[in-house]
Amino acid sequence: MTQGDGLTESQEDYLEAILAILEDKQAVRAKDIAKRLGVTGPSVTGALHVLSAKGVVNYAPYDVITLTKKGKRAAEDVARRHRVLKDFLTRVLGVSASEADVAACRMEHVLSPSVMRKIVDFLGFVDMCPDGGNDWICSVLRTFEEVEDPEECRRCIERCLEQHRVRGSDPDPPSKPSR
Amino acid sequence: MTQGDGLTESQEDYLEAILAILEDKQAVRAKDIAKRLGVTGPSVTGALHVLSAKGVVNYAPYDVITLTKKGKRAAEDVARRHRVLKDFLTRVLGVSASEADVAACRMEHVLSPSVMRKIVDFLGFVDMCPDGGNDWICSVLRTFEEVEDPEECRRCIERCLEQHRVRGSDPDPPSKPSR
DNA sequence: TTATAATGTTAGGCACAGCGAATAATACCA
DNA sequence: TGGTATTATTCGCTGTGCCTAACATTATAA
Repeated sequence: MTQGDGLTESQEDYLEAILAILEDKQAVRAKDIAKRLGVTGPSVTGALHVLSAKGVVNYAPYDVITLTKKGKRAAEDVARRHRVLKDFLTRVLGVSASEADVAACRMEHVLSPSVMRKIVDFLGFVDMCPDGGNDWICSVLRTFEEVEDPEECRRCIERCLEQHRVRGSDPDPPSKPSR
Repeated sequence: MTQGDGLTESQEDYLEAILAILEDKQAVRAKDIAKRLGVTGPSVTGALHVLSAKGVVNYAPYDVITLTKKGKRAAEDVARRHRVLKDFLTRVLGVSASEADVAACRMEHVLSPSVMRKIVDFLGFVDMCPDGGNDWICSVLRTFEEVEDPEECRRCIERCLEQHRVRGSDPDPPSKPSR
């Protein structure tokens, strides 16, 4: 058996790339995909054949490249995971944006839905913090390098806790940050 | 070029398995490796050939399997990453032990040293919390499911902050939890 | 409109990582 | 010691995913 339905990591990357390209150009050229993924033309053609066979990409030689409905859903899911992970890496762990992108790109393929959900939950908590969008717990990690104002940090968490307590009985499941 | 020096993900898995087996049996049999990794015998033999060529495993047909000094170092590094990630997943994100193991096994191959360091730092912070070993911020995530005692949670973080403030100027780099 | 540049595809090949079947070596027991 | 069971290896094959070189198509500009 070859691997019936699911997409391989590489295939998810192709879908993600196609979606991303669609987001700022109207058409997708094989060349763009190749550039974005750092592969050569033939690799793209090969992947498109497979993706087409899997029903996620509309493809015919020399024709325009589009995502099927199913493909769009899959691509958006990958992109969502990528965003969440990048968010988590930068905002919670204090990883730089560029490094977070690289890491998210790798992690997005290996984390189970349930672990992803935990991360989303965690971000939901962080978002309750008034300043969560920028710096959570004064970027906890930097603490270990140079703390400028631990006192402010402390106040920040206290505000956070206040919120937490207020919303404690909120029946809503963790809502995705709007971003 | 084939991939001169570094180890592939699969190869890291083999080293990790060998190390783990060595930790509770004195000898390593190909069969054990196969079982642990869920592969067949021939796959193990093949991998051992490659690992031997890379100078991380001492191997000759039908002979005992051991790690070279270099191989031991590499294996221990993988194992360390695994432990850190599992720790992080369970203690910070509240992932179950078994799921954390699976996820750590995948993540351990894809995170850069610098991201790993951020995670270690984060755990260092968590460890400052008196009850960090068990439940960090009352397992923040469960918060969203059922909070039993938000007030205790609040006190817990406050104690944590106190510690944080006290040690704020501590020059030590984050020390690994003893575990 | 036709030559040339840009783009895309096919063909053939390589490395990795696994598999099953057949075979070889070792271990153990009668 | 000889025979059987266990364990390990080799052989040949598969699938994925990439590559280069050669070729085909489409687009552009003279």
